[in-house]
Amino acid sequence: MPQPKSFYITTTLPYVNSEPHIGHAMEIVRADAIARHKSALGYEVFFNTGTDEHGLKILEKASSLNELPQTFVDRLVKKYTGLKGLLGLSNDLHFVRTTDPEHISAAQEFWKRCDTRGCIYKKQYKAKYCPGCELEKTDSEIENGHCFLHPNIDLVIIEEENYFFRFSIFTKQLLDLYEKRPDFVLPRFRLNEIQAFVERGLEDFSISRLKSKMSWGIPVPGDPLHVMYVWFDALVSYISTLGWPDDAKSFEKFWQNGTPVQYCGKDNLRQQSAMWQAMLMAAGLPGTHQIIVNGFITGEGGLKMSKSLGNAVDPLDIVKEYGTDALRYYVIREASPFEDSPFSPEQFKEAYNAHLANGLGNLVSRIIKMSETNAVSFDQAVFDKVRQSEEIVGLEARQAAGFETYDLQKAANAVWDLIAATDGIVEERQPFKKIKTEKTAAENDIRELLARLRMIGLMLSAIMPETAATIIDLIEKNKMPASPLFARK
RNA sequence: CGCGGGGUAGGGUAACGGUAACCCGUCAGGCUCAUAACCUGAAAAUUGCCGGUUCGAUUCCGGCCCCCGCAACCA
Repeated sequence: MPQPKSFYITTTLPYVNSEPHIGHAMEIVRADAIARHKSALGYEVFFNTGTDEHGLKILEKASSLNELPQTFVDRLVKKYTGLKGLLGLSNDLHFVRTTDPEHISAAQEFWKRCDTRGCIYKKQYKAKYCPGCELEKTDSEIENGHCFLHPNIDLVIIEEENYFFRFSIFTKQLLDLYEKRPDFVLPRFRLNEIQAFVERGLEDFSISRLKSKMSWGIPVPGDPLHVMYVWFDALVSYISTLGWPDDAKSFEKFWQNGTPVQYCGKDNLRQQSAMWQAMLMAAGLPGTHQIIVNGFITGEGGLKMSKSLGNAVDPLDIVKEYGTDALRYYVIREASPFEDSPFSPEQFKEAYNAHLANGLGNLVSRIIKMSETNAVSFDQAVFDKVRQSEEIVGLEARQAAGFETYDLQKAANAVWDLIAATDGIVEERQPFKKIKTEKTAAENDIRELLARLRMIGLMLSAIMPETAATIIDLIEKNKMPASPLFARK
């Protein structure tokens, strides 16, 4: 028997300085759907998510709450581990925290490898410091040589020694990668974007912070005065979760031979498709196979969700009102696979009523009611025949193509096309009426409808696993559900 | 001239060199198995603006306007 093929997929690790919003939920649910689909195809799947827990913002947030950073992140991480149940994620989900001891030692080992290969060096780093804010400012926060908040206070240039990563020497290698692998980043326009960015030339970037100024980070090996810059450590989590460097077998199976896929938001393009790839090159490790870049779910006024704007949507609120699978449905089929998508509670409700209550839920009710009342049960032979029909073969192919290209909307559309066509069959053949005059023909119709319903269940299993299981179970028991699958709201 | 995306019926999206499709909403009809659900049909868009290429442009090219994201610590 051949070894099962392996597959690796990870989300970006959310930064735990605030609570999860629907954008995080979207990314994790999509990765979960892909993971489930690959599993169903027989792959051995490693599905990873986790939390990014170091850095200045967390340190600041914790100290503003008078908490130790570790206490703070231990508290916040529960919001993220809780997503597993809330979003109906696969049981064998791996969850890595960047404060895990295994991750910390992996990040240090990764640093050492980059260092011994000559890709890390120390240099004077000039920072612009605003005495008014008592903070260092980035160029984007500066206008006319002053920070926005204190236009009358002069910035002070402070110098400190930092470690730098030789990003610039990987320009050619990165461009070669983009050239050779046009599907390395999906969608294509994101590949173009990163390619254009790298073509403009790369600058080495700082990968450490003085511990005396920012203590909440992983110690730099061999230098007690510095901790790692949070991105350097966080990206390593994609392989530390596999047990790298100790577990060579797992690394080989899932990273080297598992076509590792990283899901991320559009704001993470550079870190994942350029910085991390260069870091892997520096450490002498194989690169990522593919990076899938989501758009944003935008809030009120088409703006990016953020706490400061107060337009963040908590997935918990949605799940409480509509259920896990309704949320999964929304982020998979209603939100655009690659572009930004607007969100509003009204819109969610509309989509829920139209496609889950009236569409899927109602179809389940009408078919099961007919089969229960007339005691017609599921027939495997009829199912096999239906599944081989041109219509279903075509729909399954469309769904598979959707999954392959990470266009989950397309994958889900195949199911809703089947739902619509099945509603059409009920209307056209009217077995509920025919049963009085042509019993056998009507019974055959109902068997076919049951087969189609089961097919719908099957095609939903990666997208809405709980609902899929319920549908298959209802067919098995041939009994109307006690309450509607998706009650109208 | 920093980079990228977008501007299509009332709202949300799709398509893509050949008379603009889908969902919600609205209106009319049908059906009664079903969650006032389902099916059929209708009204509704000079595809942001200007110019060019073409027999033909929403689609390709150029310019402009507007919105959004990124600009090395927000999925």
